[in-house]
Amino acid sequence: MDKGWGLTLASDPVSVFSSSTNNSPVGSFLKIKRDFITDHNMADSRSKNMFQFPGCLSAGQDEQQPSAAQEVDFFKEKIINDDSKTTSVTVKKENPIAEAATRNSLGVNTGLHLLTANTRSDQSTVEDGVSSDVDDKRSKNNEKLAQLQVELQKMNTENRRLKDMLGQVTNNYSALQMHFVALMQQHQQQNHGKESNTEQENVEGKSSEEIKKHEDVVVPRQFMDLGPSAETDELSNSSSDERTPSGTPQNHAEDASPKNNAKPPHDQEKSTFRDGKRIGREESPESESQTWKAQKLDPSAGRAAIEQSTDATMRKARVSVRARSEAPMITDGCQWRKYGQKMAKGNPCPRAYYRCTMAVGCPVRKQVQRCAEDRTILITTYEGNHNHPLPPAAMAMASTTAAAASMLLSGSMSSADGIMNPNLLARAILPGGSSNMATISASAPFPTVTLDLTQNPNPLQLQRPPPQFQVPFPGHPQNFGPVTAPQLPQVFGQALYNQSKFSGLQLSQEIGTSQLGHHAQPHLLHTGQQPSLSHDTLSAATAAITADPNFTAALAAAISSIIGGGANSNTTTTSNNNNSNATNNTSHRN
DNA sequence: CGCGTTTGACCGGCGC
DNA sequence: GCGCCGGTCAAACGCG
Repeated sequence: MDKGWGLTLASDPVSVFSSSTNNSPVGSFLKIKRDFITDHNMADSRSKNMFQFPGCLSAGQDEQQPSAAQEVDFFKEKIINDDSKTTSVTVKKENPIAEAATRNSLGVNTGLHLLTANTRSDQSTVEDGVSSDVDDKRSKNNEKLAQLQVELQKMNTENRRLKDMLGQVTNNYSALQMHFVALMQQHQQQNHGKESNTEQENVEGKSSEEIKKHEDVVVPRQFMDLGPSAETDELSNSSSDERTPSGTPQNHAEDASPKNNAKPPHDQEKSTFRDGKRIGREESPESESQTWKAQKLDPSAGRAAIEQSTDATMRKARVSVRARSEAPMITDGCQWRKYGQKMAKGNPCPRAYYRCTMAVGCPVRKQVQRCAEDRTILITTYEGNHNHPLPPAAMAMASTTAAAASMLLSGSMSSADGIMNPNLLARAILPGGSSNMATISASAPFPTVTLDLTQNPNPLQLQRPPPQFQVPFPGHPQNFGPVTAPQLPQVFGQALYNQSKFSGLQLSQEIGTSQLGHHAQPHLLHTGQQPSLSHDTLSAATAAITADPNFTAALAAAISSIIGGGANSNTTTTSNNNNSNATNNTSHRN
């Protein structure tokens, strides 16, 4: 029983989440239950507490109270008998079976079951007064057992109730937190609006201090968002990163609820890959399972489980970032290893495939390809969510892409036809609006959010993204609307949970007046092209980072500002990126 | 020698 | 069924 509860509670996000002081979620739960019990039932002797533990756990006090006296007497008597061993001696004379039964009865837990099993045999073979006493006790034990079972069920239901309540409280807290951060952000933007304007216009020639100013406004949201969720993401992966073609997200959301098995998600994923061909390539299951066991201790696992419902098929969706960069690959703070390169149809530039190597078995992959129309534009498509905390250097891009992904979720959930207001997306991704463009593509097979961070001086080019990354809606809304909720990519999922809350709030504020659901919406969705740079510092910083050829320095400056210290020492933060000549490589295949 | 990259081969999905 | 295509594997290779 203990094991079963332990598993259940461990798997339960809310219980885990609530155990702020207790390391064990079970412990916290039991503590709650114990207090509840104490209030109603535990006014008696300690011996009663000991032996009536299951019965005292009863949530249905009405039924329990009338018979409580008898039961207490019975157990008290039993305790006395056990101590004096008179009963066992008496029975021993009568029947060896009864003796065994009585011995078992000395135990607190197993005695009930065994007595129940042995009662009939005793009745058939022993029919004297002694056995009748034993039968009486056993019949009471049977009643007790039945009551215990009922109480167990009640406890389970109540447990679920409590967990639901905790989940709601947690959700509310997160939402409020995000709302608060958003408000703070707006407040700061208002205070520094003019400053930001002038600074953002000089983004190309920015200094690290200017970036700092930008980032200072962004910091609260990013880190309040990314901090806790960064740890949860790994657990959310357990159900989300599976790429099983036959995998049904809903099933995964329930099956995986628990992380009951220490099996890392990529194991599950891997098991579905080409008949296990991938096994052994980059991960050792043992070590990973250990890390995952350690991760399971994460108190924020509840959020991960909350995300599970939407996380199941995340890897199918993508977030694409268009950035103007001369570098072969955007330095986003993560470590990547190239595992393939292919020629993509319709683009003379090869597409490079990268896999995140910051953690063993991290399922995140990205594709890097130069835009066919403008070779200076680098298109990076992220897929999957990290199963490890991200370094600060990765937060800028992560938060941006996560916001896009979260907005995709929010919009798809709220929009009947899956077409969302581009302004909403823009505001979610880049609050306050900006000249950046966000597009959504529901083209099969993956819904894709495209963030255009090119800051192209030629506005026309902003409106002419490469078709392969910004495919318009196929004209089949059902392909997008109903299914995109579970298909939120959760790219860089560390930031997603809270950001989804945040963007969800934004969306909820907008739905009433937005154009969600307009079927006449243009297929190609993009943000309003505000000519004037916004006050949003995140967009400015992100654009600056991605647009600056000297990417590392810009990112380092931005990150240092986020961290709030060590501004000059961050070049090493991004120096470990394995920027290969991905797209410049001329080795074309196929 | 270890690690990362290169690159030909392979696989599965999809359309015809 | 066949071919195309995107994606991945894994041996070979190069580099430090």
